[in-house]
Amino acid sequence: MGRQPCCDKVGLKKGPWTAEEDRKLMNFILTNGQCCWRAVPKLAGLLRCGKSCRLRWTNYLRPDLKRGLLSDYEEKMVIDLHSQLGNRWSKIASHLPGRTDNEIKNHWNTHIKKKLRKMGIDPLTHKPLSIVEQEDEEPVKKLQKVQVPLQEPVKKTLEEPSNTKNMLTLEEPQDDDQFMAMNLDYGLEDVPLMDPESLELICSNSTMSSSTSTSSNSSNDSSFLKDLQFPADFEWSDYGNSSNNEGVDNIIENNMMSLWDVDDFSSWDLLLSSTFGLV
DNA sequence: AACTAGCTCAACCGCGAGAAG
DNA sequence: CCTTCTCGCGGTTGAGCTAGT
Repeated sequence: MGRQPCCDKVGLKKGPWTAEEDRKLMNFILTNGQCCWRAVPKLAGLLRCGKSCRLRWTNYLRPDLKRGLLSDYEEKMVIDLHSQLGNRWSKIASHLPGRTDNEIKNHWNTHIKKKLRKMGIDPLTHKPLSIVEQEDEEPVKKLQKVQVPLQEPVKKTLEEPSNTKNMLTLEEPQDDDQFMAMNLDYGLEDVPLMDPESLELICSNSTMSSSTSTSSNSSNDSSFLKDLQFPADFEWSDYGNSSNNEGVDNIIENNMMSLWDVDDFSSWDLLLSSTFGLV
């Protein structure tokens, strides 16, 4: 007969987390690792539901998280990925180490959207606004779907190879307007994205510097992290390759913090040309 | 100084997919 | 095979902050 409900919502605390709750959750995960979220609040002595604990951990407490504003380079990555994936924030986040889907989603809605509109680009379609407006005025043209086999190199970069979806679906217009016509309709597994090795290569070839915005903007609420001592048997299997007994600062610094702080992309030209074909 | 409007982002909500019983 | 649950995701909300008047 199924399982027990994840949490009976009676008597559970909601709203902002206190430093004490953070400490309890952090200590519990660091000691026991991530297991069954349903059991976490009970075992950690928290009056929260498992879902809330998971969210707090993934969006705020995880030691590999980068804090602060997204760098220019990260922003460009987000835009590029969004043009291919749409609002699949978790997929986008998986290509930006140390960033969460929530963070990227918020940044998109509050910063990038405006920025793109200001530049005359529709954040939804990634097309120039003038064209989007034209499209809105014209009656919607029916698009006819055709299937095109993926090129080999593209297939190799697929993040989650699928047996059934090795085809890119193109929407072919019924008129002659090439630009408006080509509307790539990627399947979730079909997007040709960089693999981690390629990303590493890019990072290692780029000028690395620790950005002031990412490394020093940590929230005061999480300052206790710096005092946390990691248990001797704790393994960072999911968060990097650091050896045991390292403090939070070292782990974050050695593995993640500066990975994406690439300062040598000062203009948007590269992005514009690669993503939108502009400039 | 007081009020208001706009902005930011942490947290919640509801849903779907897949797993478990 | 069906029901129930867990997990993860994307959309939305609202408290707190800031800038403008």
